[in-house]
Amino acid sequence: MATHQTTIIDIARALGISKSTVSRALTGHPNVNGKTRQRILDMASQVDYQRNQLAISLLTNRTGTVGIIVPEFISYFFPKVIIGAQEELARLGYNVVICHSNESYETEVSNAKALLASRVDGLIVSHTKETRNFDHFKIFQRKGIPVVFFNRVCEEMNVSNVTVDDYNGAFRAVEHLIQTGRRRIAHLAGPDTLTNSRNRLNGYRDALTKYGIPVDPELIISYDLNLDKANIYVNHLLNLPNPPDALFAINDPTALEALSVAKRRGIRVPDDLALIGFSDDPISAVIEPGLTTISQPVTELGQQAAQVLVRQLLTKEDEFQPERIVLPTNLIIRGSTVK
Amino acid sequence: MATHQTTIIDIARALGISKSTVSRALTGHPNVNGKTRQRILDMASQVDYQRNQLAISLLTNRTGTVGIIVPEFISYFFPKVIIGAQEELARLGYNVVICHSNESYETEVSNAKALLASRVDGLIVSHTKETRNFDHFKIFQRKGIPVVFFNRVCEEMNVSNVTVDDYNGAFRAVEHLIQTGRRRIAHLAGPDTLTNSRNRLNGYRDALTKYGIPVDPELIISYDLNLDKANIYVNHLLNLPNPPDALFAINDPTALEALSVAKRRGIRVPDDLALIGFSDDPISAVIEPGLTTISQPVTELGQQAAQVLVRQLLTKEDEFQPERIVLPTNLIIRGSTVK
DNA sequence: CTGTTAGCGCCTTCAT
DNA sequence: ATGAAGGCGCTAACAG
Repeated sequence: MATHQTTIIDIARALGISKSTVSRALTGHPNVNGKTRQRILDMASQVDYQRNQLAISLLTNRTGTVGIIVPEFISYFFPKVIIGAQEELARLGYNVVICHSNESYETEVSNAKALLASRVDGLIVSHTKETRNFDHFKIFQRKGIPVVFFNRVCEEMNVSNVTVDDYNGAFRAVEHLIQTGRRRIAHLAGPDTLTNSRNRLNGYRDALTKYGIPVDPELIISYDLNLDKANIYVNHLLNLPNPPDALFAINDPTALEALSVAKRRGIRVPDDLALIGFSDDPISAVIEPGLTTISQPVTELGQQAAQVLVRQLLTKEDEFQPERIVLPTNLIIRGSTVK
Repeated sequence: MATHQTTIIDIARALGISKSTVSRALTGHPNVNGKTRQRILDMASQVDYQRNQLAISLLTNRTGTVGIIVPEFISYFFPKVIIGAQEELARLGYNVVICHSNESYETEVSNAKALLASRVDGLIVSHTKETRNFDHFKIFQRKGIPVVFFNRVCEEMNVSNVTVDDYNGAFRAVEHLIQTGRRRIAHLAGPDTLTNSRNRLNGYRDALTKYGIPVDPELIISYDLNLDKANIYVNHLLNLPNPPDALFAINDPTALEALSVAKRRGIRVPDDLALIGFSDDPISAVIEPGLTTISQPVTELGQQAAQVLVRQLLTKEDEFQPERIVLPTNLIIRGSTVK
């Protein structure tokens, strides 16, 4: 199917004037005769004229478009971040192109290349759990295209990033478990490729240490976030000779999986096993018992990422200072930890 | 921040050859000396050369990009459709730009204009609940840019669309209620701007009629899908002198809202009130009691929309025949209708 | 106030 | 096998 798009030349010809005048009228340049301008605008709307953004971007070397790469968007988290970022960017006059890496490093690299080819002005990204090599993002930096990481950040690049306080959230989660009488607290952690997994693990460790509870490596399992296999690890923990009386899971879906394993095994929650997640998934509020969790300001995460990026877009390259924004988390206590 | 992108001219100059040769080497044209080609490719990767898609699109009048407009993407539904469409389109060599109209007619119009300006090759769309005027989509048609509607379709345009069998799903939902002994079956419907709302309402009506149950207008409420207000309508129904013994809700979130109202009022589900939703939201499977609902092949919806669009992209304009694809729905029986 | 000209980066004839 | 020239649609000097 071929498309027939009207150009300013078509309009100019139809009106017997030059394309410059048409261009001026259409862009709101003051130096155009009132009547001429009206004739041009009328004709433009009559033929559904729509400026060719490709030509303008080619000329101005600026697309007004920001790319966003996320590893998934089935869970409520990334969609909400995207909406936050998008609303902010729209307000500031930017368009958004969303890419979905599907937790695949290869797809992420190809997303990055495509965004580079389409000449986005900036990039907001949360990388995949497979990503260990960040060369595809470093190209952006080298070309002077601002990159902002969120949620899962890249520590080896000197870029801005926006996160929540994963360390403190985990610390308070574990502290809450200790204060409600738990002593053998297990942690089902995420892969150590992810900064937020590492920070949550550190928060877990430090909370135990603060209260004089030894860190038992047997109670820490790191897994790849493949939810289908979470039950294996939960069962493994529950089968230990000296099983845990509490489990802090890397995220809510994992904790919910643990809850379902416990139910199946007839283990009472919270009596025999306390459960706590991270992220406050909508399901956590409606399930029985409710899941205690750490909530994070999701929409704000997106807004902040957008703002940081735009700030950088408006900064001269040699004045660039990376920003590190950390948003607060909040402990939400529900029935999975206390009666 | 200004970006310095390498061009084929930079490469040509550095190698002391013409840009034509560089272009040929980079696009895989056969008529290039093997050694020259290698030197060019080496240099290109050394300087992180990335072809400027804007220039190519301007030249070829083809962007290889498809726009998708959805009214929201918090619920699991639209993200899953998008993923289905995106995977299919990626497989076929197309990029995707996702726009979020946020159920606002105005935003939708501006999304459409932006996609037109960025010269997308095609459009996949589910319109907002406010949309009554489809002029912004008709422009695409007039310019020969294929449009495919899904989920919420436009009946006044001669375009392809992909939907699920809303009528039959609703019919079977109500039939199930009747067969389990219910007689006063209410319907909390969606706005009549949406084709799927209207089709579900028709399915509801026809099922009642088939079983000789009079359609009582008092039991049909149409609402704007603003979840915050769903409880008002549920309460209104439950306060009727002759209240319903079953409620068929336009979608799962609405049914879950009704469930929570029932719990608050001490109404037993399913004993006093049977509840049934539409869409099989993940929450419906985990809540107590489980929500009976109609499931739909969400990912396939996206895949089909993508396939229909690409088929049309490869068709000559005068041979275009709109396709109407209807995917099957499935009744999922859970505790909200039977013990 | 309006027209002419140049050029953004690339591909594609048309020559050589 | 390579180079030169033209043009996609547009904006921005530069002239008048």
